[in-house]
Amino acid sequence: MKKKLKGGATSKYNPATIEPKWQKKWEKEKLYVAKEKAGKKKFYGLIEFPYPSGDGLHVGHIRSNTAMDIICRKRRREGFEVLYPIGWDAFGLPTENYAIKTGIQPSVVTKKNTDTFRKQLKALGFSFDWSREVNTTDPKYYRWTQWIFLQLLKNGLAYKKKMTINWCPKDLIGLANEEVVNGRCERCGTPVEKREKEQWMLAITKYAERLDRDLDDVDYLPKIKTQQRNWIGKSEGAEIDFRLTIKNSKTRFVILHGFDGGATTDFHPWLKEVLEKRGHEVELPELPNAYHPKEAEQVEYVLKNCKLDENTVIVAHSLGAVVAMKALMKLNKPISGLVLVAAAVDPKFDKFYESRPFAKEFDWKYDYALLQKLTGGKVAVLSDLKEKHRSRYLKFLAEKLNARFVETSSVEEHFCAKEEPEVLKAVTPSIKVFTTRPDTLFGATYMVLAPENPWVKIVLSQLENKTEVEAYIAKASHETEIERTDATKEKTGVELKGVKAVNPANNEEIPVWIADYVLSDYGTGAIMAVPAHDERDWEFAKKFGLPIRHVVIPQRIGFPGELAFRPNEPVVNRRVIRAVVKHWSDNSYAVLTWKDNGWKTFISGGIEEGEDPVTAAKREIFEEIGYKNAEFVGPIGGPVQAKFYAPNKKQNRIDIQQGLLFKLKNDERVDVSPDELKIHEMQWLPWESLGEFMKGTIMDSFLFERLNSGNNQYFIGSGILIDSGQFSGRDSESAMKEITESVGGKWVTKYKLRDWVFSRQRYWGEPIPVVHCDACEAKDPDNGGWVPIPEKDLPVKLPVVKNYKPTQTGESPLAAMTKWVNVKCPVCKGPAKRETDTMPNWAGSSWYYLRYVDPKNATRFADSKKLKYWTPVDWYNGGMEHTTLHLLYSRFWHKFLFDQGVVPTSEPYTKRTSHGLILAEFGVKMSKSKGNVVNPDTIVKAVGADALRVYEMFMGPFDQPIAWDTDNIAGSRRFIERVWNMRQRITGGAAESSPASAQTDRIIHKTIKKVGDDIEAMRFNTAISSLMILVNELEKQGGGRREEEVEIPAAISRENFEILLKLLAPFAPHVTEELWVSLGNKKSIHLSDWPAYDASLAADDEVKIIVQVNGKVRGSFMAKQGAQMEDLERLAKGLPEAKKWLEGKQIGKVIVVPNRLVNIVLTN
RNA sequence: GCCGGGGUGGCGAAAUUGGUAGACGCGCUAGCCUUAGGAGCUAGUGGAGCAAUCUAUGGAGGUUCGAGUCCUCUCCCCGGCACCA
Repeated sequence: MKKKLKGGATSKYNPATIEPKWQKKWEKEKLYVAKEKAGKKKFYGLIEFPYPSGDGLHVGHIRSNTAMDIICRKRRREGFEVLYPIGWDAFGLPTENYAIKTGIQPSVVTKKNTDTFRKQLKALGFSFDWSREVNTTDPKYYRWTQWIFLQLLKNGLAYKKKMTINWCPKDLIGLANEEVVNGRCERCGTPVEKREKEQWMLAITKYAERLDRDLDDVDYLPKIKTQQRNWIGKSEGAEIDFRLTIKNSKTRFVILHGFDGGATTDFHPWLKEVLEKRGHEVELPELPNAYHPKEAEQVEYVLKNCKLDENTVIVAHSLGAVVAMKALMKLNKPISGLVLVAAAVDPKFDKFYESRPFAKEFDWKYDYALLQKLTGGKVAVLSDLKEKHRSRYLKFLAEKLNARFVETSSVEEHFCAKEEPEVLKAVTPSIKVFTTRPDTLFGATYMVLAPENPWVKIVLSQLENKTEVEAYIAKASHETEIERTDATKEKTGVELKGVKAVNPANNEEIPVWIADYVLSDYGTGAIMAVPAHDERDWEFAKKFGLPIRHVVIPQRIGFPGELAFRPNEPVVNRRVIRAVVKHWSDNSYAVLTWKDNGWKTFISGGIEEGEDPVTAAKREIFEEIGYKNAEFVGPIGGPVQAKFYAPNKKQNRIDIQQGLLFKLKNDERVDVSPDELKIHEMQWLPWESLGEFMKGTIMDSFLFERLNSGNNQYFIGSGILIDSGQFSGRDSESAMKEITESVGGKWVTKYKLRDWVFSRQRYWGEPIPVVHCDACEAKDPDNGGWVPIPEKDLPVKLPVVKNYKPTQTGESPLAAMTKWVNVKCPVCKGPAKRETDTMPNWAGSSWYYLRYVDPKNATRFADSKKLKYWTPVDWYNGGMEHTTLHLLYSRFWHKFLFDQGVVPTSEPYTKRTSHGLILAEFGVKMSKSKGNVVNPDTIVKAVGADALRVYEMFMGPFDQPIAWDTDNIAGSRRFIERVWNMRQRITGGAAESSPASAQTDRIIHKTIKKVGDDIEAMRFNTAISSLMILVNELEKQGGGRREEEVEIPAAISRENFEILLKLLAPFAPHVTEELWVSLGNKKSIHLSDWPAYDASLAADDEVKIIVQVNGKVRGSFMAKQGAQMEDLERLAKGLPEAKKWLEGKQIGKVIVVPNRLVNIVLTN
């Protein structure tokens, strides 16, 4: 043993020699190389693979890597087979920009940078499995990135589309929505512009629902889930059609009557009158041979005598429908619209018509496609509900013509309904709006379209203020994203004069505006504006003097019953509290308030005698919710009962002092000071008794607010519907779907998430493996002529170019490489051109964790058995900055691969945590330009990797951002040295049994528990502090380290020292290994078992009991764990420090908290 | 504006979830050791006071025997979202 000491730990601690020594040894012995071991439980720990920038490793990398390293080291020693891999996310702009500046090939720069990073990472002793290193820029890697792209393409999830994209004028690159932050380029901060460009897109929106829903099943930090949900932006609502009426439209109606001469024909002149009154031109031709229909003759007549052009709407009734359609096919020129009313029936559809001679005379074959084209989709089929015979046929017709199918109660309605004939409704355009609040439909007093909404262009020519509108559209299109989405700016907009929309709920005509606060790419690009119940609409309406109509009153929020019975809230942990409040005066009204979860809750006092307006109103509400026979309690002049509802499970008392509070005096509201309200008595009531208890009093605060404030504000919440036709009086939330149905709306789900812009016009990225072939496009125009490179020909390698600079036109530098670009089409062998766009750097990082599983596989992207063993990743730690982009993209790809049957799980990561940023001193961001970047190499050189690791873990809570403080590292280094120096005091054998060592045992076991628990919860700072406490304790053992008369300090037991080393090993792997081996251990400490603790030893057997008098600490004494309360009380009273305070005083009560304290309360 | 997370010594931070506020570390003070000290060791270290004691967790108020922790109001900082209908 003595010999070993000499060579090992007796010398001065010198990390510069021991750290590289062990790093080499571990690598040689393949200590951290992971192998699939059937039957052995696995653990896959992952950190985000770094982007090898020219700046070298950042201290922030070390924070995240060390944390996961600690967890992985612990897992290995708990018997898991651990995979902790590392690689390089090496495609990307900084490298390319460097190449542009210097002319050095990006691949060369990348090589140099990764070499630096590798060296730096290795110097820190992370237990990475270096044999699995991957690099996204390696053709052997990106071959499979390209392969995944081809699978996406094959499954219709990749497509090329001309679209406005976010364009960064500085980087000359298209950006995904996710890369635009506050209207600026995420990388360089330049305001982005809009550009039209053909882009490859990935249909991530098809996975929106699953990406949202599956968050339920993964263990991500709540804030990460929230951010993901936020980004996906799921919301449910209704799509509702609002018809437009165009005042000055010069539509000419041609009304073709049926040939049966039935009564409906009488309505036609009426319709003519209605239409003419609206400024339309109407033709009502008398068709010849009405009673002896001859199809050809009728058609000829119509073609000869009626003017049919693109401004014409044909309204055809019964058999006139046949003529109309035949004439139209023959004419073969577009018209403005076609309305078929109760069209006659093809005998095939109904036996009734088989016997009708007229029906047989017609040719029932139509070219439906042609008709659709000629009418531009503006076709309506109107049906009388009573028309039993025809209904099936009419539905068939509507479907064939892709027409609106309108059912009304009678034919009269079609032609001469009170507000507006159905005929007219059918041909006027209708605009879909999306709303999450269809319950407020009756309050929609105007409509707003996004300036880009296609309808604006359609109606533009017919507007009275065309120029003004055009000017506004032009202005809006020139605005940058920042200007446009600045929520604080004043609302602007322009009315479309001459156009009105019809609110389908009440058939009122409402104005139509365009305004840039409505976004064209969300929902339908059009909204119904409900100023009374939406803040933005409110602002807009106030500014432009638009009408405001309240249709929801926040009525039922006010009383506890409503809260108690709100259907969506879990019932657990609710209590009702009864408080008896002293009545402060006669004929006044006690109201208590408190706030919880944003609900203002008011609780009534009693009810006064007589039917004052408030009491009457109260009774009304009370009865409305079903307490018909309820009795009001609360006697005059006596105590008033107030009811409380406590939804917060943590809350054990209700604060009612502050509540208040007003009283009513002569029907006027008078504020009351809290002093007037005295709590008399409070008691708990169980939840079950709520119903019974509720019967007492109920009142509604908002009743007063309504009485007092009037309609002077908007209200966003839900409540009771008013002024909403048949829905008035209903609960707004429950009526939503019914209102939607009543106007023919559809319940839909919308997402903020947009498809992923996957093209980059840059050099340093994965080439998109497709070619464009004109010949193939001619043959099959649907896929745009894009032909995938056959999988066997992958990878499409990135060629070496001379100039890396992107072009101003937005084309990749690859486009200039004609030799590379011009290829043979893999399908037809004709001439074709390669796609010159490359993939964004999110591509390679979306699946790298899968490649780690089988990084060298040349035939598949990973072996399925290996995938089955290792995936999913058990624990993934990374930065918060990647929670919306990288995390979402990789979840999307993973789900897609799961659907393809390639990976075994639908989610890639079981658990996701995040580390806080490391900032420079004074809390600012570390950056080269500020010159405050901390170089890890310098630190390692100065104090060693172990000290750096310990410092980074000790510096503060792992998930919080923290400023770097070089001075503090000294403490970590000192701590390690103290452990090092302890080595000289180790005795050979097990701990001797002495009082001191029994005490030490407890600390040892406590520390084992604490360190283990803290690592799991990522509380590394407190784990280290408990290790420091242990070291302090061991040093003290045997009477302290330094005693005047004793030269050699007292011994520390080897057993305890080894446990310390074992616990410290994940944090400081090198020094612990050195000391461990110096003790004669043959096997690495990192292969040793994780220490177990004895729960009974981890708890104290003796506890300090605090003695308080009147809540002030006066002393303490030691007592056995679990001592009797009476004994504690007796001991406390006998304590001299306490006695002093008790003399001559009367003891009121004594509170004894077992194992903690005794509080003696005096009465005087 | 909305949604999260915070505010505790000179500094980084702990606090078993309502029970001794400031663990652990940095820094600082005094002493020891030393040729030396940007090393090590010992003791001390929230503030006021000689002391007993009082007073302290952004601020104000409250509940409680007892509050950093619960309640009400309010101020500030950080992160996310931001005209998403």
